[in-house]
Amino acid sequence: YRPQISETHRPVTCKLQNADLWQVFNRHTTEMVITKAGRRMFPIIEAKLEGLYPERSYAVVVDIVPADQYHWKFTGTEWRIGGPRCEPPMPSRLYVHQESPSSGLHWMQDVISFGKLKITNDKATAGHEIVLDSLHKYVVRLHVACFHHASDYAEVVHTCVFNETSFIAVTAYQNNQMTQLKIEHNPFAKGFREGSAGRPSSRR
Amino acid sequence: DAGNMKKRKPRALFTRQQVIELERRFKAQRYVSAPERQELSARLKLTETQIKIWFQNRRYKWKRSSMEAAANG
DNA sequence: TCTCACACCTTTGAAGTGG
DNA sequence: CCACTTCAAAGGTGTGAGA
Repeated sequence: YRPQISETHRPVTCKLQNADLWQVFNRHTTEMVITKAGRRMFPIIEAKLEGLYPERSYAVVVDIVPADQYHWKFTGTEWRIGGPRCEPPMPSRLYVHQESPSSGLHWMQDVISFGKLKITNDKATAGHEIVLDSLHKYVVRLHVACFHHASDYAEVVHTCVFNETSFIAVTAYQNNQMTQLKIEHNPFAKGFREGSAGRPSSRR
Repeated sequence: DAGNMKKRKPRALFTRQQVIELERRFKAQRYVSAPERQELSARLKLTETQIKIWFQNRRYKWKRSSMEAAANG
């Protein structure tokens, strides 16, 4: 494979499609629940890619890396640094999007959704969940890898960090505002919204 | 009790491997010919009608998701 | 801090019906 | 073939108890 001159003038760009929603959560310090069985993230990671070669084959991959060197604690009103990280973090497991490999055209023509990605605190899991440490802060990265001509090997062509997605992994929600945001926006939590049957809402 | 028997649709999902094979085929081509359908039927242990309906449903699902994507953005 | 069973929801998807 | 529907199973929510 020999890159052609035109390829160097074609920048790959990647944007977080639902950045508005992520920013709403980020404003209150996003928390993500991790369980032994694996838990989906909410908000979902939704990305839009541009600048790929329509006919070539790519894989789209996500990993979740530490956002800092600390562990965090909730004081009852806000998140604060609790101290330095005790153990060096495990390198993040790679989550390969289920439609990989696909053509550049396929990836570019609509939003790429990572709705089935799961995160866990079970370091011994054999599944495809990404393993995280509770009470540590992480950020989501997306990688685009291009397959070389009929080879099984792919070269990473682009990496981007979604700063809005930074979150603290928790085993149970700490900030009640965060809980309310999840309930308000996640369809699966509809049963806990005001006026729903399951919710013991304030009665007069 | 015995006279109240309603026909319950027993939901039988295809196995993981069956779906993986069907999806792989769909990714390559959205329509499957009669001979190809026979081959899949034998390999995946599904009836030819099930293969046919699966591709029909899968096409509709694909069309629907791309139409919803066009409605947004 | 963490885990687990609930109740309560949604989504899923093969099969049904008609065109 | 397509268009839509049917309708339980599968499975994702936060809860609140109990470690």
